[in-house]
Amino acid sequence: MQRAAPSHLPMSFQMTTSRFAQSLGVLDAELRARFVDAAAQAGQSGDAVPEIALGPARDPAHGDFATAAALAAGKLWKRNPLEIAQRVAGAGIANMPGVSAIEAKAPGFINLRMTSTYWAGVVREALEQGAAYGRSDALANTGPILLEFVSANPTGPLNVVQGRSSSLGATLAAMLRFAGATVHTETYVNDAGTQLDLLADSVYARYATSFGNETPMPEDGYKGEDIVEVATALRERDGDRWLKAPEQERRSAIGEFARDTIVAQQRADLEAFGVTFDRWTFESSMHAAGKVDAAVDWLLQHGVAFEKDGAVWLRSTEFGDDKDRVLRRSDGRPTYLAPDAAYHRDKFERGNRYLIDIFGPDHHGYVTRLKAIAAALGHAGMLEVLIAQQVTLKRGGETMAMSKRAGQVVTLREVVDEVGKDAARFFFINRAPESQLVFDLALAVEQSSNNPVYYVQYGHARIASILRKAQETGRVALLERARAGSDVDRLEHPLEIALIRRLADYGRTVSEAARARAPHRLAEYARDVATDFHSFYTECVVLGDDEALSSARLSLALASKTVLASALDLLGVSAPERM
RNA sequence: GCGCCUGUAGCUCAACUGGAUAGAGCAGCGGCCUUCUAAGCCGCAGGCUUCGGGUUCGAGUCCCGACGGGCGCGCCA
Repeated sequence: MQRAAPSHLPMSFQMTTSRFAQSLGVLDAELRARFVDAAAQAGQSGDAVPEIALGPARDPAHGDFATAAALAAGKLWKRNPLEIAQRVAGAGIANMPGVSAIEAKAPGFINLRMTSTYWAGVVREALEQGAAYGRSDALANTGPILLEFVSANPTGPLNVVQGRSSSLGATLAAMLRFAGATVHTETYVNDAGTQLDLLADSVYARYATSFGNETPMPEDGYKGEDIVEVATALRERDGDRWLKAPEQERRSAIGEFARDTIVAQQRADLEAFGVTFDRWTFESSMHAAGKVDAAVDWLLQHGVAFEKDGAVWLRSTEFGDDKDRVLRRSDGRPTYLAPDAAYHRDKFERGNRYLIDIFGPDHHGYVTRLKAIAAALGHAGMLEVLIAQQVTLKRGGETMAMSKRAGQVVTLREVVDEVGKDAARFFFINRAPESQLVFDLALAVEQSSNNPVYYVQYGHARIASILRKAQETGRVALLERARAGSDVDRLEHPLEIALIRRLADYGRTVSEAARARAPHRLAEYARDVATDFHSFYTECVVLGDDEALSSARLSLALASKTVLASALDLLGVSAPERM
């Protein structure tokens, strides 16, 4: 990864940087002003001007940047969009730094073409900002966001869907931060209630049986191999002391031990996967602090919960649910929903303005209920739930059936062991979250061009290789000039410009993808950068005889390396120096 | 039965929230290594976006209706 801009750069140099960083904003503002004029002309108020949303032109033949704002305005104002576009473009390129041409095109697009100086500035900006290049404050106004994901039961190893959720959550958090948002990540452990008792009893059955004291598993007990391992560890730690202990004491001690053991393993698996959390919250802690009762009482007091048939119900029908939901059973025990109400209330009370939860596909029926909770707590619309859809594993042609019942769940750990962290992270993130995902293990391990992970990493490694070559052949002065971006004005080859256009779009790509909760677009973008670089590399010799041209191309290679490393970092994939 | 997700090239998926000629990767076919990594590049072929209506200057995208796939609908967690 490139270092950030050295601090010894002269002030004027750094100001140049920010001018380029803001140049799109400048263009956006100028276009907006022209639209306001056009609105007045059409008898509309300035408020009726649509988003300009200047973005890269779809086809380079159209120009470098384009906006469809005139089309939107045409609809809004009931005017001919082309005429609006022509009026806006008719003012020419005055007050539009970096623009060489502006043009209106049917049915109402406005296209901008940029000067070569502008593109040179993009490369210089990337070199100066290094790892910070592409960062923005686009999402800085959202207030603190709490992103909860994985939230596994402490009853066994993490499965592949949780792997997908963790890729999604970790990358989304990184992207949101990159786009200026304040984000805290958190995971929740359901370590209370009947579930934990069942876990304790399952471990006890294995434990007792290992002493020759045949004990049947509970009916819905956890039958996985990992439970045997927990039992073995328990035996190693405590010997046979639990065989004769009273049931209550045994249950809580073994439950705690099992939870700690399994959670530690989950945490280790996640760390090996490059995923960490700012905080782990335990359901048991909500109970212990009295927050579960407090939440239910609060809901009762505020009239959004009521008592009926001896139970306490959430008035969820008032918040879009199709039926009311029980919070506290008639026997006094809370349902699953009550601690979740307490937990989400706690999240808000800790100062978070906006909550995002990522669930697995089996919990989407729970979404309405949870949103009802947020609304009942007085935070309507402040909870967003993303569903990480199902993952189907495939090895070559054969689909692997996964049955939770039979204990045949493929774990995240197994997948990571088989294909590696990088491939797993990339494959999980590579699809839209709401799309079901077919994960081909055979493809993911393949160390060949077929594998998109290697394709991107190879781009990075190739650039590193050029740098090594320059170093080894003693071209130190050249490296200096390249790092300073001294010759970037020499860049003009179509493939050079195509690559720069791509790099220029990095910040917008991250912020838009983060806003849309569509991190897969970043994976796609990384592939596009690699593609543009590989094309450039094949066609344009970097280390040639022309010193200035070599320096210019080396600058572009360095800038590309920076962006590739940055994108891979957000994706949780390593950026190797050689392959 | 009700709700959520989904249906796009042979396969796996995009399409930046209604914009320009629907794009990638695999698989298939044909080219490119005496020069910085061929884990690469260039080209060809492949589509009535499941089907039928509607909304409008414009629909893969929005609305209605079929049909197919996945998941969920407890005082379970």
